[in-house]
Amino acid sequence: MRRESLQVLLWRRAQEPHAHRWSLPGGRLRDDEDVEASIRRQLAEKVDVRKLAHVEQLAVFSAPDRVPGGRIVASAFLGLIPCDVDPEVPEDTAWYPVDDLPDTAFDHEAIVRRAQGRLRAKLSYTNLGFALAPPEFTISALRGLYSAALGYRVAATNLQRVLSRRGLLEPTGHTSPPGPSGGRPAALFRFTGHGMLVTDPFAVLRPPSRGSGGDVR
Amino acid sequence: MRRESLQVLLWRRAQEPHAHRWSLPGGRLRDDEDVEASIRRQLAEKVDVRKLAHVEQLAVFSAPDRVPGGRIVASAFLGLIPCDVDPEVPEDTAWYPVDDLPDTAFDHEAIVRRAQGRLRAKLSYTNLGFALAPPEFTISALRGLYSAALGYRVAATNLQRVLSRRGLLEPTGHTSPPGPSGGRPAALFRFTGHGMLVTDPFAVLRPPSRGSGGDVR
DNA sequence: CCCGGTTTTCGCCTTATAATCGAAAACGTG
DNA sequence: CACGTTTTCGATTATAAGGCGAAAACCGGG
Repeated sequence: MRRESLQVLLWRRAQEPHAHRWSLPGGRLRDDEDVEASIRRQLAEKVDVRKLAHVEQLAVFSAPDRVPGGRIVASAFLGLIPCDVDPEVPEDTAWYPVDDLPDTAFDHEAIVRRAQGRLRAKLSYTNLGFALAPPEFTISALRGLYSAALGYRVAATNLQRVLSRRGLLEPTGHTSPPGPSGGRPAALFRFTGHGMLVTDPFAVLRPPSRGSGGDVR
Repeated sequence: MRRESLQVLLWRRAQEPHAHRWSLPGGRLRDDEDVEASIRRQLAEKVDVRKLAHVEQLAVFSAPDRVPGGRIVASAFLGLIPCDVDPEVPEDTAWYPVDDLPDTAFDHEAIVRRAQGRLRAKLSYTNLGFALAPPEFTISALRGLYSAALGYRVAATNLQRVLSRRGLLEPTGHTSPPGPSGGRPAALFRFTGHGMLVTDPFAVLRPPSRGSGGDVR
């Protein structure tokens, strides 16, 4: 999240194929690392990895002709950085809004689309928001963040209650000073769960409540 | 689904490493195919691929030591076969209940666990059930299928209405003859959507209804 | 120091969807 | 033709999400 829009880190390729075009950070897998260790290592050369709040596998992209002149299979990841950090990036990299990408190398635009879809889906049924939010935030700030990432406006009132009913939100007790034009000072909140991804406290088609237990047929 | 339990096709390895142990079907990726084409080709040697109702990427397993004596990265898939087909399988393969696996080669048990979790999650918020169900089925049969796959009992009444409200279920007009002990004949249903996966008609934190449109901040 | 403007917060109400319960329908059997 | 069985359906309850407006808490300016 930069300047209220969802952005992605791109890197200008130096070598052929697709030299000078924008591509996602990445590189070859070494023999002594798994794919997640590899992407963290690749990323470390571009940006401070300690800023990464969340990393998860996305999908494998393996069309035989996705990279001209050689068979390359890509294992794509989704990685998130909180909106309050502004990492230094090298000269040959830049942030681009996901909705306004430049010409990208290979199938990297498709990968970004897939990542965007995954983020949208998980924002609404997990606590993945913690990976984009700062340690403390106001409900308004969180609303702006969710709105930008989801692509539609969400109501602050509802957002607060949905998240707190699920036990994902917790008031810190502090308040944020009001803006230049006045207004009531906003209470500060944080995500519970210590930065862990709370996967599914959710299930449509739930197990029966008054469980008579026993067999499952 | 075989004999009212969720089962997985395993293949007894002929060669080292891990010779004679049970493993998931698979093999090496060729230069002219993507990973999905590859798994379909590998599977064609074991079972009639036309029986496959659904195939989706699961995850990459890439720990450096997951296969002794050589670096192998696995792209795992989830594939589903309707419960009414009983495919012929070769001598060296067998079906095992996912909850009662034999000793498996490599990390294949972890892969099965991951697949089971994915199936459970998607059953409740997509129409993935069509991939396990026969073309026509009674609500009771569908209930048994869901119960076995989810691991807990679901109510037939509720299942029917949840699925039909989402527009996933459709009566065929036919009825099934009652069982040996009598009872009212059951109406037959089918899934709508022609075997396509209806992904997310679902989103907690929805877009506003009476959209005032406009900006998204 | 009062007053309008601004932003946040909170309670109440409406809507949407899922779960539960029980009665009625439709069948075989003795 | 009564009885047990299984399915089906309507009515009711429970739970969660969305909407709205009033009150709270701050600013700045007359």
